[in-house]
Amino acid sequence: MPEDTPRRRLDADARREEIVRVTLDLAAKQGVDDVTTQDMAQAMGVTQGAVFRHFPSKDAIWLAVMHWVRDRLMAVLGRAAEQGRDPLDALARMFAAHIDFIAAHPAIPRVLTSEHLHIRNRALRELVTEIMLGYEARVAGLLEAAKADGLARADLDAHAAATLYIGMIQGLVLQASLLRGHRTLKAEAARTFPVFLQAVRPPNP
Amino acid sequence: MPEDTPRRRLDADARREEIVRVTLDLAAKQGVDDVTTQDMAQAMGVTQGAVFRHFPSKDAIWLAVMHWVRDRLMAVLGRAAEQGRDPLDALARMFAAHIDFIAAHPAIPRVLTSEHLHIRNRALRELVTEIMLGYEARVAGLLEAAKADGLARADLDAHAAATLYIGMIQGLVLQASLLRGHRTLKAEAARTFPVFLQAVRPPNP
DNA sequence: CACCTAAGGTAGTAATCAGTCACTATCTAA
DNA sequence: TTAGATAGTGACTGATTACTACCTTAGGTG
Repeated sequence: MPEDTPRRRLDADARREEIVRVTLDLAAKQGVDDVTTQDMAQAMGVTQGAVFRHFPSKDAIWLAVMHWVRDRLMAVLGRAAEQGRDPLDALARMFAAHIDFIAAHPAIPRVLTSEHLHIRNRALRELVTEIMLGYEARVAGLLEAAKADGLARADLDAHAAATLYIGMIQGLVLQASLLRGHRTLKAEAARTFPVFLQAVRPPNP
Repeated sequence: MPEDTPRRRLDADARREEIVRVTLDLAAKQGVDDVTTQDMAQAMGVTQGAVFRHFPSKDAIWLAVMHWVRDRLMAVLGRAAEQGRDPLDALARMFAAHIDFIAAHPAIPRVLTSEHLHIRNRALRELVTEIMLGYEARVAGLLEAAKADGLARADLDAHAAATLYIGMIQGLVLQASLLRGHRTLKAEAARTFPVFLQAVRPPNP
């Protein structure tokens, strides 16, 4: 058989995975809310109707994308955190891993925060809420552990600090996307995280 | 003539203002990216075609909305800041004023961060960038002034801290919108700002 | 009152989109 | 080899959308 012939037919599982992949790619290129099923099909080299053999609706595609994001993100964050020597080191590694993950998949924060997707699709909004609350709880847990170890100020409001942490990432993403080119996500992130740490660290060295 | 007949005809200036107003209202109710010109017309009690007598395109409407947002927001922030007794007090008042403003006009942060609006409409994106950079410069300026007064740590990276400040607001908005009802914007804001302040304050009281 | 300007109404258009369906091509297993 | 299963095609639909052209009428001015 000829080896260079591109395989068109994929089994349903592989095709579903590819749809999720190209959807994220297209979202990064042209914006989350401007990805059409026609775009997806074209990016895969099939016709538009074929997309609906594998998903019953476009909402279902976004839900699958969100599951993919949750699974990957949580795995990346977990792996980074468990290499930390202490809770604050774990937090720093988690932050760096998250920034790297976003740099590799720029559409992810947009998918998580796109109100257009949340509004009618309740399942999607609940999944986002689960991701956010889980993330916040993880950060707050690390901060509580840091308090117990004397690495964080005793009077720190861990919940509020976790909110600040998540907002920091959002702010960095927005800046990087508006000032594309002028400021890089990684450089700004490296400057901003130490400021956040100052809010956490105890007053007496 | 019957008195209960609502006045329909408005002069062009008043109609343009009303279009901006209802557009922001509708964006808060049904999402920025789901406001149609038909919705706007219906909210004003006119037909859809009438909208295009006052704006040449929908993009032009969003641009007018963004100008409205910039003018109002800057006025609110400026008024709040100039009442501060010192730079950090000014920052705290500015933050509180911003949170109040968002609570009164929930669509505003969504309009500022909607990528769907930024993507093709370059003028809009540039206006958002101007607002963001201006805001960041204002915050950084207050922080530099605080450093000069000994109210902030001498080694503070004012630019990075301003990024953190803006991210804090974004994070609070996202939380409030996802957990609508469970957490209120003002309460969470009141808890989170003191944590941010700890990142700024000098180590020795 | 008569006239004119500008705001609004009516009734479209072309484009785009998600989703459908009957049919075909390709793969696999007996 | 053949029969069933399934991935993909192509043509379509109905709904929605921003935007337009032409007409009507309100309302102020001389």
